[in-house]
Amino acid sequence: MTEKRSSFIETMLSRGFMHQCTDLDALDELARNGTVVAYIGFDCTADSLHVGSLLQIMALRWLQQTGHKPIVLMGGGTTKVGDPSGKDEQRKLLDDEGIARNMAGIRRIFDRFLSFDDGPSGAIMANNADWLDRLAYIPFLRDIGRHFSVNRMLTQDSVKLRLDRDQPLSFLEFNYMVLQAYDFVELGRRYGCQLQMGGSDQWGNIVSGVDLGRRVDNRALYGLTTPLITTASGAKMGKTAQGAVWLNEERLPAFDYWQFWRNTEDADVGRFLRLFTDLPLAEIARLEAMPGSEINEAKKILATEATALCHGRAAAEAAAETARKVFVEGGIGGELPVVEIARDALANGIPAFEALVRAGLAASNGEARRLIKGGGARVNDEAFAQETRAVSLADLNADGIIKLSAGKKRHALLKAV
RNA sequence: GGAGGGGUGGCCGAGCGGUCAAUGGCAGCAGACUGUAAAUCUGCCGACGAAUGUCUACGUAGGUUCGAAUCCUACCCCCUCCA
Repeated sequence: MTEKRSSFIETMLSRGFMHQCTDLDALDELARNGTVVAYIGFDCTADSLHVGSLLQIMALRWLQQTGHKPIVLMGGGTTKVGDPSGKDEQRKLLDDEGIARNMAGIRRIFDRFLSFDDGPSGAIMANNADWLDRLAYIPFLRDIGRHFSVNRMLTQDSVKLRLDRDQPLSFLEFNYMVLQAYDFVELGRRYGCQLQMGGSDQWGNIVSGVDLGRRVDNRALYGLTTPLITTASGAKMGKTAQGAVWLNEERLPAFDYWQFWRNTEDADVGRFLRLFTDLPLAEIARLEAMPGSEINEAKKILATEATALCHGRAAAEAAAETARKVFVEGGIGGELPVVEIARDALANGIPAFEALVRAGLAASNGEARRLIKGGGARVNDEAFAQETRAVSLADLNADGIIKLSAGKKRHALLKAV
């Protein structure tokens, strides 16, 4: 291919989203000559998505930014089946009510990243329960099932892994890939969808859909997968002290989200800027070239840009400002979590370990005690070793606030009321 | 349905009558060094308690025993082979 690539494919390649594609040149051609309708499926196993899905979300975002039409497919139907990919054990089955609740939560996240307008590239939100729930078993088997070879299904990684490890795989889960393949066909019929994207672990399922589309509808479908993102030291991305890095404010405050990105490893800064921000590549090249500790400036930009996409510019700026106050000045910032405590209780003094638990900095009294004994606890930035040290009115600052810290990075404020 | 194997702390995985709140690894938390990085080193890592300590835990329910994660019985779940 000597012709100039479509901006969509060009972006996917240059920003690091491309892992595998069923037919890159043909897809490129398609994107150059018209609007590509593409989808990514998301299961509704929780009421939010976490950074693990962010790459997929950004892929849809770029698709839209380059003039194409994204479909967000909610797995209202497939969630009832459970994807065996990457799971050692069968997932707990969710009921309709739980799935509906989760879908509502996830929907809100996409409002930030995509534009659901009526234009030619306006995003669509679909739910595969709309067609999967109504499938008639025998007709489905005859029309769709006959195109699947069990022999080949058994060689799929998702299935093979379970079998090799002597772990159970129910017939229900075994059907997952059939249903996902059918989703692709159904979206092709309904919306003219020709491309499915997904993580690299979805390759098998995606290819099944491409094959199925050709067989039942004689339609050319394409698949594109994104690489599995790990940190430079090999860890899976998206875990922090508190657990998964969620994308909604209720589960993970914007400040903590900002902190997550701020703590990116040096070696990941450039890659993450390309994947998780909209910054131009030239600018990113400049940032990632920063030597030594100057790279911290690039991390701050990464944090602010990534947070702005997910929580809005204002929240991102506020998080950055709090971080500056807390880490540079060693003071107090507005975005730190605040826990209210009765003035009367403080008058009597409460033990420091209990204060730490109340502030959410320790899960149990024992944990708080250990933290203190280990020298990691501070009241108003003063370290102390006596776990029964009382926190009292005397510790209040002029604004009636006490700053508690567990280590250098975790802080909370107690406010007397 | 039959035969055999197995279910241990967030995960993996030892232990197979007392010295077991249970070896080890991973993950996690804190400290040191730094740059809110990585790597490295150190400490911690069931709950409650100021504490000798108390409680809860080795699939579930009983039992044997001075004493059980360890032995017995029943049940549940998983795996393999046979039908």
